[in-house]
Amino acid sequence: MNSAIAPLPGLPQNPPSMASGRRQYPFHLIEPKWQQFWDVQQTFRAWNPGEKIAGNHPFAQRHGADAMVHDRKAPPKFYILDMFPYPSGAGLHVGHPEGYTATDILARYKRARGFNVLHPMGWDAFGLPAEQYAVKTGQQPRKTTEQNIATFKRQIQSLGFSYDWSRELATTDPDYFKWTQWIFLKLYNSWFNRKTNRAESIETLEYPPGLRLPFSTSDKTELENLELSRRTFRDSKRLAFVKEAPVWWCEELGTVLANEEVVDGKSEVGGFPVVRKLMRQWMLRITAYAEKLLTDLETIDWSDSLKEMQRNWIGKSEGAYVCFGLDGHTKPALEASRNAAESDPEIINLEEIEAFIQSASSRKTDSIWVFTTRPDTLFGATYMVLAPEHPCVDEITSEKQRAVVDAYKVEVAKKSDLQRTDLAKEKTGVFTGTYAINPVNGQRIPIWIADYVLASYGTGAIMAVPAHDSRDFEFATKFNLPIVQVVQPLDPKTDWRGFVDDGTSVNSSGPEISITGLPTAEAKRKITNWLETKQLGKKTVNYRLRDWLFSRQRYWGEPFPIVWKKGPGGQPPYHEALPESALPVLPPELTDYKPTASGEPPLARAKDWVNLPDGSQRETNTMPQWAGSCWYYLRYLDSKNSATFVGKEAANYWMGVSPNPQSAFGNRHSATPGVDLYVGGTEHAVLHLLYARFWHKVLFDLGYVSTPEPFFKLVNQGLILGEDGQKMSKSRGNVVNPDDILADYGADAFRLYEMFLGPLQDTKPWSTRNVEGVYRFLGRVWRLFVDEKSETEFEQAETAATEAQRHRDLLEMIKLDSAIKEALATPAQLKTLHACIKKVTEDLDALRFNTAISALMVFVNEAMTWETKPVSVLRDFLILLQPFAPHLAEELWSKLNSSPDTRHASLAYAPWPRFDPALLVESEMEIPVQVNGKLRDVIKVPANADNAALETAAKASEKVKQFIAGKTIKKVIVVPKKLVNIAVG
RNA sequence: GCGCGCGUGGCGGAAUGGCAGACGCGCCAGACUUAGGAUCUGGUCCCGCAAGGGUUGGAGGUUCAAGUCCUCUCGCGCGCACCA
Repeated sequence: MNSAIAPLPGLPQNPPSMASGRRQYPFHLIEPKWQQFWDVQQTFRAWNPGEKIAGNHPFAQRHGADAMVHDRKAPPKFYILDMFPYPSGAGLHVGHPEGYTATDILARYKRARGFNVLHPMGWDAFGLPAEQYAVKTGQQPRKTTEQNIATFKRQIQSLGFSYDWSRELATTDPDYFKWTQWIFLKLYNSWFNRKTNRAESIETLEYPPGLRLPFSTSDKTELENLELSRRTFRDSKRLAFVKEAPVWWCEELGTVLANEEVVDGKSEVGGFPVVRKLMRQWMLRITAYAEKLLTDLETIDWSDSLKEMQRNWIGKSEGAYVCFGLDGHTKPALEASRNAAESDPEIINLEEIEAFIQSASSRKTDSIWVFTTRPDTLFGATYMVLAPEHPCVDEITSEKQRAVVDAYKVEVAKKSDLQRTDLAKEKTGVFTGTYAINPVNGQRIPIWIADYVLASYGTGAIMAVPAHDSRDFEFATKFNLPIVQVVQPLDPKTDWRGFVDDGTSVNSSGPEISITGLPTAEAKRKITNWLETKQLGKKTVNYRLRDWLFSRQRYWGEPFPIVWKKGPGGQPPYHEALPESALPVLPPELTDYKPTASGEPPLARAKDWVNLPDGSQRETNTMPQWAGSCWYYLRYLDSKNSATFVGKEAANYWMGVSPNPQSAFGNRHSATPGVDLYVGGTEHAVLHLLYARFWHKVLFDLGYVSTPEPFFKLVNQGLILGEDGQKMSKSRGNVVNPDDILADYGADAFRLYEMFLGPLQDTKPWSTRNVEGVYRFLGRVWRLFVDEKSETEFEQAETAATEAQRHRDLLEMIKLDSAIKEALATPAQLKTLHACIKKVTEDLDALRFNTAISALMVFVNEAMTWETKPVSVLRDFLILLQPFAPHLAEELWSKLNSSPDTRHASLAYAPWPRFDPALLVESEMEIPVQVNGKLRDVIKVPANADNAALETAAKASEKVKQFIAGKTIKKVIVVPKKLVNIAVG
């Protein structure tokens, strides 16, 4: 299936195995044997609350068959999750198993530590490639997807991961996306109540006075109009809503894309150009959760850089809206403020301002609103700039300037977004011919338009303060606009021109308000208060985050559970949710997966499917790929539940219950709230991870889940580069195929190598040669346990054996090394073992897999020299080895357990050995001695030597004496049991 | 430009402020071998015969003691980027 590194014709292929000489150990028999064993025995099944466990299951043998029936006895849970893969046609990549191996090691470790471990796997299977393949070949996307899943599953299973496959899911299964659609209905039927600060059922929405029931009229047309207004109002408040808005359209992909899917003016997938287009689309109101998404980052254990990426994406900035009256309009007024008295001033007024700003195009302009984070610099505003697309531009442009302005607008419209945001380019812009009045000092300032002001942020207009904003400074310098200092830097030597930091306000006194002399923070406060009193401004918070564009013009995605009804009396069609009983809404069968000739989504081709008997029509857009991945971690908890998306009991057990539902902190000291460990790539920082948090918070508000955050601890694995240090790609020809590594070295070596490469989070280059290092280590482990002669006989027998005979019977020929005995371990052996237990345990707790493996190597190097190998020591070692190299560990474990009933018991649930510090204590210790910080000697002293004894012994050292002879000892530092440093002068 | 992270042998990488270079790769020598690209043993930062000296991108600083902490600087990676 994987054609990534297919050999060129005419070149010799690598031999299928043993590429580098004799096989270190028979992994080719051991690995399939144990993979089959785990599968048949369901060794890694995770148990839900209330489940009775088969008595012969190793979990029952450790924790009791009724452990999950009685809550009190239930072992602590540990939910360890991988970002599930998109099963592409290219098959598994060496990057996938990096994270999967890390989580598998942790899962096995936690099982040994007595946790009830949930470690599931599934498929994020909707997506473009299968659909594009369908367009080309006509093969159904479902079929392509199933084939790809089969390949991925085979590859993943060949690595011996301890997934609970009974919980496997695919986002493309109707049993799964039924619930994706169901969650969409919840979003559709909810609104965000700013007063309670959470999502609520749409039923709690209060209508404006004129739209409340019952209606007082009985006139049909009037009733229809009232109904329409009521519906329009309600629909505008839903968390899932339809909006005509400028969206990113990608011609190449034939669909619209979310902001998060557009990078540098190109589609994230494929790198195709995107253009702005006005279209009617489904949106999800993620902006309502901007503040929670931001502040709740504090409650979760993610890397700073990842949190920073989310913070940047949410882009909160605090400031104020300020109203600038146009010259000639004597009293610039906030029309909306007329209603202010009867509204909640904190909330409604701001909404009205926003509505007012948005409706700017539909009324006579008398004022322009700007957003600024620096209201304290208002006295330095010497001109204004509107985005060329600002709705007021045409109206305010003077006749004299109209030609210039129109020409500029045309010029800007021709530029691609990439060109527009190119920082290197020089600022451009033109004067509109109109002036505004600065509300603080009555000054007449020119209004310009320029493309350095973005229509999509704030109000699409700015007050320009060239003295204290680098962009305005650049612009003002180019166009000779006045630059007035209003902030004095704290350090008088600093030039105030272009000074953008906090300082002290100067030259900031007007007829009604003065902030001169105030430090920046105070100045902001004072002037904002004044603006609010005068109804010329409003303190506000702005977010860069936009609502989530949620519809795609695709075939291979979840259809919306929505129909469009004909509006009464010539009114436009309106949307309505399908009942839950209509779920899942299956996509129609098609033979042609292209969009229709009129540019409608492919689903529109299925006329029988679209047109319903009552004359209404189905929505033909589909959901984006991110929909399915927004909640899959919840479905794993209860993947077979047909009554609900996840059972309450299962959700509460696996996700944990917050005692204080508003704060994850309250839960810190009990169970971890949410997924205990989530591992995946950093490419999902602002897509999947933001969307999933959003959905989770909605589900939390609506009472369906018990924690406010889904993923408590998250770790990003680093990228694995090609051997040449470049990112792996087909075009470079440096892609490593896991199947090849597996064939040559086996799964255990592959797992070990991926972890030995370096710290999990780091970017690191692949090196097939280094795989041999860990492979040899596993060979040494093998030889530590097995009798050489029996192995030689085994190899001869294997060569002679038929394919059918090459099974576990042959492995039975291999005998234990005769040095392995039921003997008492010596103190030195115990010390070696316990140093290893300590290091491996600590390293696993800190996800330091590479150094844990080196500790295992140190143990083996030492143990190879032992004349007698005590079984007890080797058993503990195998438990330590098991998470890393499970197949080999199981095989050797079964050889150690010679009695017939323990012979075939898995060691997956064998209790992790306890580290005993007493066993590390020696009778003597080696203490480095420094003179002036330089190492001069290492002395041997009794283990119980106190500081005074250390000092005496250090001074007695011949080597040390040479360096202190004839000098004055100024100071002696003794670090207890560690080091002596003698300072001499 | 802003933010975050990182600079250690030939290479991947180890080092709670306390013996720099664990472990592995590679390389060198030896053993066993018909042979080995298998395995085992020893060696392997630099200068020096040695004693000793030097060494964690560079320059300062704090400390009895700095790869580790602080300041500046250079280089690399990632993220954001005209966000008012």
